Amino acid sequence: MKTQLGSSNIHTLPEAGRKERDGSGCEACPVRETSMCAALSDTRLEVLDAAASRLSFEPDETILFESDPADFAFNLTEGVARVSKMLPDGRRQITGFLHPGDFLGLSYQDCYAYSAEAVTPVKVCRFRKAELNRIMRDHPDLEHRLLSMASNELALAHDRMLLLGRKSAAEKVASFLLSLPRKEERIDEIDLPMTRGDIADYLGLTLETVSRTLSGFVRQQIVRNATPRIIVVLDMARLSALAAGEGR
Amino acid sequence: MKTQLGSSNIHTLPEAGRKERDGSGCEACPVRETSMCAALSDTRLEVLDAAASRLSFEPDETILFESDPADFAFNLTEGVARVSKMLPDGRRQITGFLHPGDFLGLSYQDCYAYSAEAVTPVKVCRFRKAELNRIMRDHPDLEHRLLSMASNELALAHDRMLLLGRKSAAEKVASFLLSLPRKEERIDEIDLPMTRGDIADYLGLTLETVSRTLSGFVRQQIVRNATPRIIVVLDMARLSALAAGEGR
DNA sequence: ACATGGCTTTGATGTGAATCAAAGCGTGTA
DNA sequence: TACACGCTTTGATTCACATCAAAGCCATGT
Repeated sequence: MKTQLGSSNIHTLPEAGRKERDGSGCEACPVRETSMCAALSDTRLEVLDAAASRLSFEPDETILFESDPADFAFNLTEGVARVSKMLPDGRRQITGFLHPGDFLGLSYQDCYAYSAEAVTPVKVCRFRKAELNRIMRDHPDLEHRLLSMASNELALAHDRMLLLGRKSAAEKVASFLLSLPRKEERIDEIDLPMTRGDIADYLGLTLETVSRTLSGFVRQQIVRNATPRIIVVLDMARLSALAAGEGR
Repeated sequence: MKTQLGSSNIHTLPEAGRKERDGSGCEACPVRETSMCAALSDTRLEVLDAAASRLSFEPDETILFESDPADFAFNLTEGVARVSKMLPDGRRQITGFLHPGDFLGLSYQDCYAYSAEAVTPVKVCRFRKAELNRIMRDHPDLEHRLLSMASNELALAHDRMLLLGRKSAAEKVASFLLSLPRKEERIDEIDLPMTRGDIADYLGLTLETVSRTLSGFVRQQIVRNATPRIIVVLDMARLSALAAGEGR
């Protein structure tokens, strides 16, 4: 809302995200099996490996900026990022939170149609689009993988439209909580690395409504607040029903 | 809302859309240059041609139904269709209106995640997914084309999220009017083949609000009503500003 | 220990759009 | 010509969520 124009370009210059050369190839990559890279065998992966720059971003740093030339695509390997679009008067819609393995920057337009910023410390693999396209031509498996990832994203986007257009505040918050990745060991613990304001801009609400709705869930014993950032689910059935729109 | 479960299956059986065999191959297809088919040369197109069934649907007939097995993909060649998702209690979100050249049914899931119905009389090319996948393997250009179409759709989906989450009723209706295809000869005439209820379910509003908002535009001389179905734009600048969120 | 600043929670009030209700308006049909 | 049915428009009222405002609650640094 303030960093919109002034500081946009510096963030997308190569210097912004600090480069890392610490032996971080694809072998030990945490998203080797879940990102687009899963389409390629170890030997073929070397081509991608050679094309990738590894970058890091601190919280709130801009990874890419709406209306900047769309020269790069990214693969998120660590951390959480938010993708957002703005209206001229500053209203913001977060169109997605990215987690490790997610792809960013697909699009055949000249300029990015959205911005992306780090929520937590983030690491990415960055590719020049031109190069990525060349690699795809040689490796149709990769293109196939990206198409299937894109079609999954499209399905999620449709779910999000249903949420934004037709769900109540409580249903939105419940859906959001359940959409976040959880650790298998602690399947009832939900980590909210983003602020209430971020959540609000994702759900088409205000931060006060998000906070009040969460307080309501606590009062109804649906969840418990370990800290403002960690939510523990107490009544998964009720939460799921709410998310599905079977609440009231 | 009523036809939801009962009549779902019959609509997706081959009989539902009447088959047409009237010499309608790809040569004279109105969307030859705009749909996914544009990726293939005339000679290579024969493979697609052979794999396609041509079907017709009357207004309100179901083209495909949420939760039915996703065996087919479609290419819309004529008419307008709506794609929608429902909540268990009947609330509906229309996630898109399809126009000639649009592709329907991309997705690597077992079941459709949404329904699609004809708004006007519709013609489609229907493909078995398995067959389409085989053709894509032989013709990477086709897969590339689909990826680029999917990424465009994804960009539109993000715009729609901004609209649903952050725009006012007036801004939503203005955006909607300008998103509809117009004829070059009559660039200020907008055809609304769908009902106010459909528009409302697309914009996350009620039909009364849509109607009132349009009446407001008429009162402000932004548009004129030729018929309830045909809207004439009188002040394009004002309408565009509203759509962009520079309204008030 | 104590300020500082950012985030979150809670409270009081306001409002845009939803809901409830009733006319208009056209088109097709008897 | 008249009736009926489906869609649209308009009006009165309500309500869910936004807005405005003020504490609370940690962290962090001094």
